Amino acid sequence: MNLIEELRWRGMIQDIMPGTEDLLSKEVVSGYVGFDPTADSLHIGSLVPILLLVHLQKAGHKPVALVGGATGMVGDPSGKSEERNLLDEATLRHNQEGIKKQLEKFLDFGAGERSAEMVNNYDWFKGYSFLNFIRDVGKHITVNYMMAKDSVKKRIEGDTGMSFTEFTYQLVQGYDFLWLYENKNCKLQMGGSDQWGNIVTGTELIRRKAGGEAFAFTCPLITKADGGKFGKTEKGNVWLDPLKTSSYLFYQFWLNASDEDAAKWIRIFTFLSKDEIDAILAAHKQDAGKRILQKRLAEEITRFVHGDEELSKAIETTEKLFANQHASAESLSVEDLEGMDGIIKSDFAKQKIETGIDIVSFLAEANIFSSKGEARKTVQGGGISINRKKVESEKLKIESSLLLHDQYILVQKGKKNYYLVKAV
RNA sequence: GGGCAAGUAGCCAAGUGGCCAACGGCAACAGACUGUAAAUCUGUCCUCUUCGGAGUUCGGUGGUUCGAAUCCAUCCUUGCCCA
Repeated sequence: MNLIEELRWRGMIQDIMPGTEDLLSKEVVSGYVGFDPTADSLHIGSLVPILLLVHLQKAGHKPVALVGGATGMVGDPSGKSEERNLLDEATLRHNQEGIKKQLEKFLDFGAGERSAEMVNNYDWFKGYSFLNFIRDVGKHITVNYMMAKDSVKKRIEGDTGMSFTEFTYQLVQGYDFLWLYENKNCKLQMGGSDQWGNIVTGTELIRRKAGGEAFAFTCPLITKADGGKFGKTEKGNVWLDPLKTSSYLFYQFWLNASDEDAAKWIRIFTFLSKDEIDAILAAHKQDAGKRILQKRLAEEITRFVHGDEELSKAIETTEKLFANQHASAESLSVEDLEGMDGIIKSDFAKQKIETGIDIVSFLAEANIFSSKGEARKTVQGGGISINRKKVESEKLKIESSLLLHDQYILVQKGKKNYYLVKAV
């Protein structure tokens, strides 16, 4: 199975330029994806472009990761209804470094002619004067052409308008492709389907200015069946950086996928073969309650992103917390409690517990809630459990008798959010 | 520079002198049901609260009024039209 066929059955191809498949079968191709340096870590939304590069390299080609230091300063209007905030140079630099470190984990940078490479478009834009740019590049693309792009059309027809800066974005990105084509012999660009317009401007520029031919394909944007945003949880973005999103929470994110989403995602986010996936789907259908599908999905991706060790910790914690939901909290050993990686831990003055403190103040002071009012509302709504027992009354007092092993209190907010409070 | 329209909570959006912390929808969080699913139903959803309330909001600023998101002035931002 060639690369395109492979990506196709995985559901990773949205648009593709004619001839792309031919090119890939003829020679070793350099292909690139752009990453936006809007934060110092990538999040799981960027996982798809990363995977495109990984697949490309596996298929014997050369992946190029472009960090958009220059484009990040402009702001892509694609898919956005409003003008984006601009980032300053120092922030961008900082973010680029973080992103670079992460990409290094997924791509092979020492594979001879197929070695991955990382470039930053700031490097070729910083010395490029505005006049030279509009002369050399702007000449080749008409405004009519640029205005026909969906991302531009939407904004022009909408009622927020669009600044010249944003309008220029597609040219700037298009030039990236041209530069890579001319300097790195890069003939392929990949990306999310929202990038299609920008990508095509690039191939057009290559055709008109360099008289060359370049190719591209895009991957559908990842969605959730219920229409929610992919990659968001109550705690915000799911990051690839374990300091921002612990491996436990990362694992949990995938484990919580709905059946429908998980079936789609396992093809996209894992490297399992078609046969393996079919078998998993069949097994899952037989007994959906076992969540075979979600478990495998979470396992594969967590391993890919965080490694085996972090994965087993995440699974271990998950099992302790969820496998035996009705087991009493007392059955957890000190090691179990202390060893649970990823749940939020905090310290609390033991003396206050010995005196006895009401549940609402306790939750607020242990920083599980930011205010007493919020804590009270959740308790009233039945959303809090202490040591696995639902708190029935907001009058409950937290006192020594509730301490596990004489020093811990296990707090649950809802079913899935665990906190371990240690009395010191 | 001139004319017209608009700016309301995370988003969309109602409200055009008191009954407004502001209808409704989405998103989010929690509960029931379940499989740590989906769908459905319920509650919460500006901030704090001793749950009685208290405080700060409707682009900014100043004003009219007993009382303003609502009226007036001015400024800012955006869109459309004209120059």
